[in-house]
Amino acid sequence: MPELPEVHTTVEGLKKVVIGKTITDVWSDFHVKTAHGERSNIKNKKYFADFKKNVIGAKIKSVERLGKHVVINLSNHSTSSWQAKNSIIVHMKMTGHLMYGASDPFVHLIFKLKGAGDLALSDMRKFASVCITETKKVKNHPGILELGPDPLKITFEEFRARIKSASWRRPIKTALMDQSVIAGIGNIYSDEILWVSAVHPLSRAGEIPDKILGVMFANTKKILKKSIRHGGDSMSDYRNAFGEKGGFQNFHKAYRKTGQKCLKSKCRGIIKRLIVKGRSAHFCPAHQIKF
DNA sequence: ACTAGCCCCTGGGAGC
DNA sequence: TGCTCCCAGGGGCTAG
Repeated sequence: MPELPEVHTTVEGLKKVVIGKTITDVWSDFHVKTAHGERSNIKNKKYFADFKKNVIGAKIKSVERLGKHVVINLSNHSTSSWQAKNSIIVHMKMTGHLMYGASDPFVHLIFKLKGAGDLALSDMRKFASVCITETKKVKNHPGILELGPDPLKITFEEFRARIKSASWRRPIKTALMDQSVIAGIGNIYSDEILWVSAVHPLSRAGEIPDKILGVMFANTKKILKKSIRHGGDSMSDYRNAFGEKGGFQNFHKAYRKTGQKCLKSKCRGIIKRLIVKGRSAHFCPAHQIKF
């Protein structure tokens, strides 16, 4: 599922091929029921009609990542210059991925680009959300306004303060996955970070010693960067901007390894699974310490 | 201030 | 082979 490394990989790929391209048409069959609070996206027919109007004729100026969101900044032609105006905000949720010049049976949104390939959104389970807003309002957009800082840019002091201030008693896995604490970590990376750091997912965030938090901080950056180097994680449906799989699924130590022997050297544990805040947590009860 | 539980969705795996 | 049932989960929401 697209978390920080996957969204990063997608954005870096898109940067190479879509910047400067003009959108000539948009197609979508993404008109399904929308969950509560998700009505303001292209799954709503009326919203899509407005979206289409705003997007056709615009030029892609830049692509960036904010947490797990892909932000595509557009510019519109004015008499004097190309000016940024609107931004498309995509959250790929579970099975979504943006692809350039590639397709698969689950494409539900296509941007036709002038003199170039199509930019398509594939999403088997249709959880993705696509919105448009004025570029200057992106930072205040629901879902982005609440985002905490980026774990790749944060300092240890900030990391420590945010993890501890979230809630004294809340499970560390919950804090790591809370996008308002730190933006970009989901189920795969929280499991992997905690396994490597030897911290039990149910440890109370406020009780983890600073020394251990320091280890977690270093491992967070290390693991996210390692996944980026391998093009993200394709255990599920993730594909990069060119429809290719990433490789980080080959390095999992805990995620979806329930019942398997712990891979830590000399550890004799068996990976267990439990539910934390409605998500499955995979961990080794033998070496991951509960604080 | 928090959590449990439900909702959106559908391919894939297990069991028969 | 093909049916049914269950599972995967990000995040928004409500109820407790």
